Order: sequence, then C-alpha cells, then structure tokens
Amino acid sequence: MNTCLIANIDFAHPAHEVARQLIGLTVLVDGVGGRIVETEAYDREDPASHSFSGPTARNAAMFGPPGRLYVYRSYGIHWCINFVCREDGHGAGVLIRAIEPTHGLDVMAARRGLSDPRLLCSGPGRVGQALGMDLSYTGKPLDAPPFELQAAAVAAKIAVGPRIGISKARDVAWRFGEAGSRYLSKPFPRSE
DNA sequence: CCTGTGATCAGCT
DNA sequence: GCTGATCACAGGC
Repeated sequence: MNTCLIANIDFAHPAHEVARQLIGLTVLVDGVGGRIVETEAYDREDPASHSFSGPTARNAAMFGPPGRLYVYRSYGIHWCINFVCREDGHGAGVLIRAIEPTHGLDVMAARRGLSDPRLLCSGPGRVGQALGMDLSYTGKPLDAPPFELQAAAVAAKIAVGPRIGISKARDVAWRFGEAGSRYLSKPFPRSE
C-alpha cells in the first residue's frame, strides 16, 4: 500500500483513522492557526459524504491525491475545509471542525470581527473564515507553503461521537475531538 | 438555558 | 424548487 506521510500522519489511510490521528496536530496557514481539536470523517461509501455520488466539479479535490485540501461552500456563506485522505481517487476526507487558536490570534480576530479566542475557530465555518480560506485553496498540498502541519507534542485524549449537522448515516461515530477542550463546536456527550 | 429564523448559493430532483 | 458537513442573532423561559 502506498503512503502519504505528513507530520507523521499517513493520509493514505481510511478517513476515520486519519480524523482520529489529526487531533492535537497544529495546522498553520501563513503562520496563522492552532491545534486541531475537532474533526469528522467522510468516506466514499458514506451517504453523508460529498463524494458519495461520485466525482463532480465541486468535489474533484476529494478524488485527487491525499494530503491535499478540499474546500467547499457551506449554506452559500461559509468556506469549510477538509484534508483529503485514502489512496488517489478514493474520494475521502476529514472535515476540520474546530481549532484551538495558538498562532496569529490578532489576524484571526480581525478576519472574524471578534476577539474571544473561544469563538475564533470553534466550528467548521469559523475555521474557514479565521484561516482566510476560499475556493482558491482547494487541491493545495498540505506539506507546502502557505500550509504547515506540525505533529502533536503530546498525545491528546480523544472523545468520539456521532457527526453533527447531518441527516444521513447518523449512527456512525466518526466525530473526534480532544476530550475536555474548551474550543469544540459542541461538547461531546459523556466525555470527561 | 433553549428554540427559531434569515442569510445566500451550489448541487441535485 | 428544495436541501444542506453553518452561523449569528433574536426572543422566550
């Protein structure tokens, strides 16, 4: 099996494995960002995934090489980001749902129009806005500027639960987070 | 604390 | 037409 190693994560692995392993990593865009504290996995064989019905113009990046970005417009307003994973052409990704801000708080506050650190990146739309994402970033590799992924210094305590805001495949527990983090989009049931 | 709603648009039926 | 991997704000308890 081929590999795609970035910051000790192999993006040529199933989405739910990558989603779990990403918790605690630091992601930066032009030096701005923080620790990933919440993710969700979306797979090709997953009715809730944008890739479920096959390749389209919008989801093309999901069917490209792993270790890259998939950016999509949510509710016509927000930009949400995924990290593409699995083998080339599989069509899986990990939605970045929340980040604990650590780098460039002032830049993110200006983009978001508020300064409360807990509201800067606690949700997929907020993450996109705080990191300055838009459609032009889709398909870009995560191991090259302006992006930087840093391995976690300490292993995070992982909480698991059902994904948020979807109507299909609600039974799959493919939402992952750092247990007890104050920067989640929503608390996990029964964690800590 | 909680529930409801407008914004705004790409993709699908 | 309608739905959605959302958010912010308003209003009620």
